[in-house]
Amino acid sequence: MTDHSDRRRRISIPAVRRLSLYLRQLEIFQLRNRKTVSSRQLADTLGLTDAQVRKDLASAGQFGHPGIGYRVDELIKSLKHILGIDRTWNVILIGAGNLGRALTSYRGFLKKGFQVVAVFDADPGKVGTVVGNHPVSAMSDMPRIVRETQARMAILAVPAESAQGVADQVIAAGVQGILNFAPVALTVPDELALEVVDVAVQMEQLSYRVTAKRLRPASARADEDE
Amino acid sequence: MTDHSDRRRRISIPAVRRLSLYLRQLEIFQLRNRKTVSSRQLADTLGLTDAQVRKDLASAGQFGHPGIGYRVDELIKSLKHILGIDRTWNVILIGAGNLGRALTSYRGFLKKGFQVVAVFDADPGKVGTVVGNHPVSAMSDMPRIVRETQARMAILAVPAESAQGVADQVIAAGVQGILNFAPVALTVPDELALEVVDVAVQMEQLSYRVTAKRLRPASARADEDE
DNA sequence: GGATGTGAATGCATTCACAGCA
DNA sequence: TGCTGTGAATGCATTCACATCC
Repeated sequence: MTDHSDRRRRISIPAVRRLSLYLRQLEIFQLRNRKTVSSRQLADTLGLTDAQVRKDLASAGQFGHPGIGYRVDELIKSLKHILGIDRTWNVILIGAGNLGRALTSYRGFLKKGFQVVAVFDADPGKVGTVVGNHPVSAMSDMPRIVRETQARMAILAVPAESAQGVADQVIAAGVQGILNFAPVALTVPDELALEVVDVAVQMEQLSYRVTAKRLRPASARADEDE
Repeated sequence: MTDHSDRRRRISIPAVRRLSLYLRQLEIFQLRNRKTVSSRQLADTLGLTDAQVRKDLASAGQFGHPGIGYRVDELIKSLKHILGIDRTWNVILIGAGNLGRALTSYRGFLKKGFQVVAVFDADPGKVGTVVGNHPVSAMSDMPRIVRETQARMAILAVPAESAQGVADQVIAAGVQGILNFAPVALTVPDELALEVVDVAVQMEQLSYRVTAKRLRPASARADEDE
């Protein structure tokens, strides 16, 4: 993997997260027909500092034009390539409950190139029903379907109790990345990419800050704008 | 409210986030009738180091018992108090779309003491329909309903285009914390608590790491286990 | 022995400040 | 002049290592 084709830059983890935010904001600027944007402008809309934006973007490549700023179209293209979303990803979804149904019909996924190609549920009563254009498949069909669709990512929208078992199956089926909505810490192999959403945890964070007016200054709020 | 009784400790932002994870894990241990737990055990299940756990918990108070560990029931109670969830919070939800419907019926909220007390939507066609036991209210009723229910937090499940406008209304109605699901950076006053969920952004993070096998070592994955 | 709490050391991310280029 | 890219400085979070207590 050391080949020189993609000169392997070291982009820090928080920086990669912000690259997604820059991209999101750039697409908004693009919609408004902005041609170029400065680090300062980008920073202001996202609640960051201009130095931060420049550091991040410079760590990902040489995209800026001194005296001009960053060309919107150009930077969008570069960021998409770096994030690996200059293509379509097939994704499977496990859990045909309320959340699962909401996620299959979420337009934002498709707009970003993530396509749900199959839905699974452990409940035999749900297998065969239709969720977001997809017939719900049995868990036992997962290895075959993952192979056929070449899906490399999975979204887990299952109860906490079954999440670890489902994760194990998903990984065994060959998936390399998991977005976990279940409120439980998963044990997964090192080489698997894992992202987590726990809405209850996030409500607790709000509770903490709202309680006793322990509100944080704006400067500290930037990093959570994910 | 309690002035001196709560000596105002300085808990770092990442530490507060992890407190929620400790609590979540402790409740699992409690369900299994564990009476005490060591920093090492807590750390292992969450993919952290034992020193990290001790630092975090010590920064929040003196909860441990040398030679014993932490008493599960005791620590759960303390963490709930610190996070401000030793009570019930009334929450309003804006956006009666797929996601909004899924969230109103999410049991995990109620289990943690967050109760959705009203649902709003800007679409007059949706006003009056029932979503998760609640009749959908018009946006114009928000100030009154927030006052009456004493809701201090809001969940935004609206399209990106309308999110800023909705946020402004929610804030004007007196809400102090917002959980934003819309894929856009909100501009809010410093004193407002803001948490963000952008599932597309998180899929992009998966894409980045799955692409070209740029997978991160396990040690670096801990901080995302939120 | 077993486990916490914590100062000291380390490592990392952010911010500063400025050289350099358009 | 305007704006980027980047070494240097700072600040913060994590890890280490050990004194302390049951």
